Amino acid sequence: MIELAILGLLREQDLHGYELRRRISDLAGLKPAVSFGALYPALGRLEAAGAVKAVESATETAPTLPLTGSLAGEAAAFLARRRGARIGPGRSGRARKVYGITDQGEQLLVELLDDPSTDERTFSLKVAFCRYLMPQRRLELFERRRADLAGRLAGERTSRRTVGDRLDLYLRSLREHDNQTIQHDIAWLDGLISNERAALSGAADLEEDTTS
Amino acid sequence: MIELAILGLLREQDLHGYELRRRISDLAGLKPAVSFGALYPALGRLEAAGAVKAVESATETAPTLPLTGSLAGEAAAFLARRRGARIGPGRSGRARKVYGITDQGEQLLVELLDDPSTDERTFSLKVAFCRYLMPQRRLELFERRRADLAGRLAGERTSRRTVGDRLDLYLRSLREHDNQTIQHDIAWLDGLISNERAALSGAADLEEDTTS
DNA sequence: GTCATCATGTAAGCCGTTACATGATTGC
DNA sequence: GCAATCATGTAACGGCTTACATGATGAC
Repeated sequence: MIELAILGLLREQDLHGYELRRRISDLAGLKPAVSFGALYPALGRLEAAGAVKAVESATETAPTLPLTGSLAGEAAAFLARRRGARIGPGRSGRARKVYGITDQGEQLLVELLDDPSTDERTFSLKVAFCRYLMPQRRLELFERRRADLAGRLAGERTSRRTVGDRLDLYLRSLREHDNQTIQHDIAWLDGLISNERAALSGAADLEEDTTS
Repeated sequence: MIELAILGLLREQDLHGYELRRRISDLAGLKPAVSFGALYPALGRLEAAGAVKAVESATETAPTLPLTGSLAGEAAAFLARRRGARIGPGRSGRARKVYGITDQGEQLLVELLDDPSTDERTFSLKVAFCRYLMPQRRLELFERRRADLAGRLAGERTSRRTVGDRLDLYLRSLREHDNQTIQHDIAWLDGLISNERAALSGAADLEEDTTS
């Protein structure tokens, strides 16, 4: 899960651990921010597996620097630039360690995105990086999720009906709200799915045009 | 978390582990069902802490039996009744172990419900059992959650605005959907909150009537 | 000179899952 | 007799959090 986030972010841009943490946190409104105790070991594992590697360039990561977001982020980036330039080669003391993704890492990212383990928390992350999937796989991702939610809705209906009326007020409200949320999610997915289908058939048409 | 679910369910009715598992699973549409490897040790801990205790009565748990829900549940309950009566005293081999909640357990349940640790998954459970809270505490539970969600919404707005336009399509769709979901949650909470306030002021009015 | 922030890491512990072991009962 | 379901437990392992250790830098 954390590997997915790391690879997804590094796929776009080289980053060091501290900055990765911030970006992971505001990726999907992740509440309590992933901890360093999880992040650094994960980076270590990925490096050992050859999915990421430390890159030397302080000048490659920082220069154009496309605005990190929060004010704190801006300040940090500014400082990082100044320090990064100075540290470059021949550093002293504790310095930033900038990671970049490797070809193997890109492959692993796609594998993780493709893996059909239906995990509530992971799905958001997969959507966040699904642009790195082939269109067909992306569509399947959405469809799997849709089926999963639809199934939960169906399960809800059959079970518990016998109790029906004499159910606690709060419990009833909770269930109804859950159902609404799931339906909202399904509607959203339906939008994504039809977009994907349109894109796919559009591509097919193009191909047909080219072929014919 | 699992303790909360156990105590909440036992508060209403004596149950054995296997049945507890089923009920926990369809409490809030919990997806992959809590595992035995978590459930039984948790029951053990709670028993050691004096929050629950094994009850002898096969006749107390089973008799009126207010319809468990799923078809499988019904069948199980039917069988349980038959077997339970037979096993009663002088059982042989592996038998059901029915647990009941103690006064200490009820106290612990309220403490767990009151504990203001803002945990996504736990909140649903707390709502499911919030009827066991004092009205004031229940209101506070809802308000804490509301504030939490509102804060997340605000955080989303300030961050990331600088990037604005040049943001991946899927990421943008995801963010928008998340925001809508949060707003939906907030609206739901607002309903619950105003209900609680009405109930509280209604009770105050009554008291005033009695006092004056 | 002290505090906040940036930055990297390690160790202990929590909470859960998966897999395993055991065994009774019922239906085919 | 064999598979499925009910029923209780243990052991190994996984992934993440908390807390700790270290150290540089800049702001007040």
